[in-house]
Amino acid sequence: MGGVHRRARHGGGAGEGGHPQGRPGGRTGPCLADRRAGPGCERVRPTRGADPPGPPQLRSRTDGALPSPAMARTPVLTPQGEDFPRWYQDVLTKAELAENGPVRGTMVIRPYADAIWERMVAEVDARIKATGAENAYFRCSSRRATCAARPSTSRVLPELAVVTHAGGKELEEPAVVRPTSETVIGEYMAKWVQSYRDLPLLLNQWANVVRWELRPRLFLRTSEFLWQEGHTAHATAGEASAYAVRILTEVYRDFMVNVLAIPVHIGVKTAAERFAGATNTLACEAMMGDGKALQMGTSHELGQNFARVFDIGFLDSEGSQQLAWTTSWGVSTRMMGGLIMAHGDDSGMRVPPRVAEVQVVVMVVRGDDDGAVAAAARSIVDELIAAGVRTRLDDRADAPFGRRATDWELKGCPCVWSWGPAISP
RNA sequence: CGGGCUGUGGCGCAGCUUGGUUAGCGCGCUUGACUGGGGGUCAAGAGGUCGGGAGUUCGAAUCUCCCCAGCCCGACCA
Repeated sequence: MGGVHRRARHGGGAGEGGHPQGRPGGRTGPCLADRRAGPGCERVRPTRGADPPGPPQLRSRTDGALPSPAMARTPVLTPQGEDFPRWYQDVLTKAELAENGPVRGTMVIRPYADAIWERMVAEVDARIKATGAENAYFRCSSRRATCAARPSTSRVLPELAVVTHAGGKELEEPAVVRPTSETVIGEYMAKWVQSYRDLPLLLNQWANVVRWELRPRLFLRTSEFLWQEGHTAHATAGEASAYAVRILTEVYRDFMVNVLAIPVHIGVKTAAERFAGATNTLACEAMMGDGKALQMGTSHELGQNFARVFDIGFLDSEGSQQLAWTTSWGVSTRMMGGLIMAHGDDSGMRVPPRVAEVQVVVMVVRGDDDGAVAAAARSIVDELIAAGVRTRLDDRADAPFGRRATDWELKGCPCVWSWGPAISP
């Protein structure tokens, strides 16, 4: 019985369990590169011109058939159709992506996943800047009084983390660790916006935020996570609305579709689902491997609600005082969870080439006496790197081939290229 | 905040009902050999205050009480 509990430990929380749904069609291609080709990854086949120098008998595995197609592959992960939440947890662990921290709901992002996250950040950041927004950084704590001033709610929010002690004594006024920064940035917007000439004010910040979620799940809902939050102020409702839509389509959807290779649906949240204080909330929803949708990013029109509370006002060209119209929008490390669940299958994660830290792995299948195979493999690695392909050589001689092949498959490397001495038919 | 349950090497577990030699097993880890075309085989090893405290007892992982932490269901969820 203990086992049952243990197994379920990281399993799906409410609304996230079950719905077994197998994925159609296994990979049956005879070619390793094809078989692990991820989303948006074209088949990589060596051509004549790409043939590395070396003895003529050397052959890429991608050109031949596996010697034993019927070879049984022992499952490494819990199959998705059996228990999707557990499959997810298995992938996180075995692909060395992330693990739980000692404090409830906290997360440690391991290097392989962090490298992917960094590339996601770079892609999103470039798109944000292309809309004219600038990056800034604001403090991570705010005064409780400020937080309480938040529109539309004055109740105690249980997900807030509050700092009560610092400097060796109890604070007179406890500090709230930001769950989002509308209130903090609102104060500065009020100072920085005086004239219609100061608008639009387009700010973005990359930061961590803390929300003491009751049902944490790695990447999808953690107590602390990394994200980007944009905050803008505009002169008119129309401008604000248009900008919120622009962010959602030109930044978020474009990134998700063209970089992450995840189709998204843009939806409008109902009044009940809206961000508190928003007049309209738009979201990118993506379909996961278990047939459920995941909210991958949101963009809010805040009307004049926040401007009213924080007094973000300006003089227009006619000389009369006006209230600004604001927006806020964000995407987070949740996208990593979405990436895993949208593309992953029973063999592991699958990383789109544009965010893959390792795009191609050249595996030396087996050692050879004269070192010709290893030399040829190194040569092709050099060639690929010179061509701008992020390539890694896997020549670990002390690990069995199967172990290494499975490792890379779990990690979802877009292309695995195996090299070894030619074998007679 | 209600209801249920669990804490034993890095991870996952057995042992507890009925107290009794040196607390076991799988995975992982270390070393060596044989291997190597999808988590290979064999051998030898390292690693544990049994969540914490108190109590009962000749003797506690095991029984009793208190505390702590975590998990599941519900509620909640920017």
